[in-house]
Amino acid sequence: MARGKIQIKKIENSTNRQVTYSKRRNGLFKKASELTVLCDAKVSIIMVSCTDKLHEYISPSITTKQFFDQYQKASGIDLWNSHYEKMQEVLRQLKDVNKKLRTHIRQRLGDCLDHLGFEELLDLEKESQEAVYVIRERKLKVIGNKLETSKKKVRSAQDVYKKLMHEFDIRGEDPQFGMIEDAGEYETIYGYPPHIATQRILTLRLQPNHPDNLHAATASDLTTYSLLG
Amino acid sequence: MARGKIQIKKIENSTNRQVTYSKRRNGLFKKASELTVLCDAKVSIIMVSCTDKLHEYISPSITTKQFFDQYQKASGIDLWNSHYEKMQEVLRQLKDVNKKLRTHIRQRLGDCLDHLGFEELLDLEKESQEAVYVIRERKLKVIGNKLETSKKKVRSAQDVYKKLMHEFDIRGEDPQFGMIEDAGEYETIYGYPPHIATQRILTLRLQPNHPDNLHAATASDLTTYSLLG
DNA sequence: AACTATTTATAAGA
DNA sequence: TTCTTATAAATAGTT
Repeated sequence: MARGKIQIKKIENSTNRQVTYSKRRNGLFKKASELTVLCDAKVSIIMVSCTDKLHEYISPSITTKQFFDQYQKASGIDLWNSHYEKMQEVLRQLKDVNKKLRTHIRQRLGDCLDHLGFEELLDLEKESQEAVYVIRERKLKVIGNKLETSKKKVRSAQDVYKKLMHEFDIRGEDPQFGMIEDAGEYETIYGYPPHIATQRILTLRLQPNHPDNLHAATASDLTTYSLLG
Repeated sequence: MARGKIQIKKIENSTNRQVTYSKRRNGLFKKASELTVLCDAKVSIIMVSCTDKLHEYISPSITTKQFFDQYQKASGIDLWNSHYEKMQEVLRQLKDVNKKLRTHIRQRLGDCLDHLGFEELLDLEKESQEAVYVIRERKLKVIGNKLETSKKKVRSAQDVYKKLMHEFDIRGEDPQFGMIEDAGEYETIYGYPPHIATQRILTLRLQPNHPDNLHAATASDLTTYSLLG
């Protein structure tokens, strides 16, 4: 536009392009600010150069966010609305599904049965009863497992006890201790019931008895560690 | 900038302002498009006039939405994210609730019981069994209602029958007909079983017997209408 | 970045 | 609104 007309097409020389970009950008921003003042308008210019640098002009008295909101409101143009509406649709559907699920649950709990037909009622009863059976079966299985575990624990505790008794017998052969017929004496001597007192003596030779919820075994462990530690 | 320099301040004459806005807007957009081409840049201009009209220039090869996305990314300024994230949070919560409801239902159906504790299992069994009772009760009530309805229908049909018989007795006193001991003759005469044949004769005096699902009553109605019509 | 010959934009009037 | 046109402003090419 000066010193010769130019064609409006991409400037191939990179430096030239950069310079022109800078000059014209300033020109554009100046025009925008003049327009803002002269016509009491609001202008937002956002530019991204081919080197991905971002420049912005925004009329004073407004933020880009405000501008954006206003733009949306005035234009009704689909900016984030496409996203937004999709989300709202998904939201609506989810709420719907949710409601149905709740109704379903309520019906299974025995509420809101009034609007069910006879056939539906029959099906629901059948399903629910079957569910009860399944649950009961599972419960019995769990009880069975608990029993099995308990048995093992008892057996394991018995084993420990037997070992202890065996050790005790060996000690009993030691003339230093002599044979003790009445376990009650230990209670007096050590201040513990006989079987725990026994453990306190003997666990020095035994490995801790891992991991177990039975009270006796736990007591044994604790005692063991306090002695070994 | 022509025919005299102007001060850059708000144009007070409304018409002038409008005209200048229009002219300069075109100028700005033209400059923007030249910049787009010359420098391979991307430009977005959004303008709002003092009369709240909105105009927009956007470089080809990009949408305003993409522009705002890019702007947001580059500037770190939150344009619509606050909205967006709120919705996503709601969405997440809904999905979560949904999932829990589904699990709930599955457990009530007897699936996925493996991770339930013993106490939970007991509660579930109890609840489910109670639900079955409620459902069964409801079912029985519905059956009861059906029975009651049926009874009424039967009773109503019987009433109709009695009335018919009564009418028949009156007719029987009429010498024109004479007493008929063997109902079988009617069958021969009219081609209908006796009670329906009787109805065909007598419904001329009876109101139609509304509305009823029993077969006899229905047949009666149909017959009535065909005779009356 | 500064200069400046030219082109472009545009204010005012029609 | 659009056209015209005198003039202000912008800017391409140069330094």
